[in-house]
Amino acid sequence: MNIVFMGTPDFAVPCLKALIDSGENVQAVFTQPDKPKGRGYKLTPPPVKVLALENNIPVYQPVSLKSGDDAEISMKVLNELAPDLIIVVAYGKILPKVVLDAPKLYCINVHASLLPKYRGAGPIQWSVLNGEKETGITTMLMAEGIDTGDMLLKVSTEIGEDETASELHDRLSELGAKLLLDTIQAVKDNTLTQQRQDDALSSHAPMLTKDMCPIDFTKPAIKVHNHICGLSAFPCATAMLNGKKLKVFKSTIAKDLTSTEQAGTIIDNKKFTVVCGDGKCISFVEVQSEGGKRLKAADYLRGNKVETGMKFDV
RNA sequence: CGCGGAGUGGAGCAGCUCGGUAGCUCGUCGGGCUCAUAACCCGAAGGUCAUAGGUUCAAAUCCUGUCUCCGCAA
Repeated sequence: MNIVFMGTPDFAVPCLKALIDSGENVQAVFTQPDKPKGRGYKLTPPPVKVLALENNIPVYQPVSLKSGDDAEISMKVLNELAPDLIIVVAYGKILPKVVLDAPKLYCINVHASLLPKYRGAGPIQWSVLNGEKETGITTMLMAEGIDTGDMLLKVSTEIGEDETASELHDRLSELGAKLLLDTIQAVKDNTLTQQRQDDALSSHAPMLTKDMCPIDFTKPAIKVHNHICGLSAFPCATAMLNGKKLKVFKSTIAKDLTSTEQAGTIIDNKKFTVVCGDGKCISFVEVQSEGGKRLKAADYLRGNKVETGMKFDV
């Protein structure tokens, strides 16, 4: 089939790769413009662009699809290509109706949640943050609202106890690629069914921001744990120790361990165990100090003097 | 040229301000103790101190260039 792909970050890469590998004719890729990122503001191309160029697929990076020269050029391209499908995976822009109507058949989106829950830009992080036991992928026909279109196929997966958003992200991106191929197969077989979303059950999952980073040790251990997992690896939970910021990437609940020490107190400097608000404890598994590398807790503790009884700021 | 930190045996760090013996916590290997152990004791191996120059009688340490990694900010 003739397909135009729209996507930007790592999450979209497996989907595009699956389309290419399955022999679909990817006519063009739309992705966000290169942005200055990282140290020195190096201009960095989005991951999807890199993959597209490796496969000699034309790449378009309009600043806007709604108005301006870029929008006009984009529409001209879309009308000339006349794709059967437009596939959208984490593109990062809202598509105007003219774009949604451009393909001969459908405009299909791959979304990383079990809709109608967790509509929006941060479904993976929020499902971990809220301690969900299960999440998944939904494919849907795109509508004008944010992630409100009719649902096509779904696949669910369990969230592991200590699984981080970043680990879940990688699993879901692979699952998404598979479900995308299934969805396209259903289009070909003409077996596609559409199901409306029940707006009453919907919830919104906005992008995470940096002001959510500091860990609140006065909360129950399970909340602290979910917070760390949900924010890993970006923007990443942080804790202040001796005036220095420590990023916490992974943690685990210390089962059957309780303490009457004040919240934020380190009660085991071999396992990096910290007391939380409900007296239960969590152990940090992977941390990173300012200017340092990401380390296993044991490696960090070897070189940085952390004594039992020290407290994190709460 | 956005701001800043860092590269030291296999791992994580100290030493650099005030140049002159390579240090700490672990790991590895050998031995000992113990009913036993991730415990304890003794011993050993392992480093051109990122790299290229410069200053000096002498540089991990001071100066300059280069490479790599990281934090902030976007």
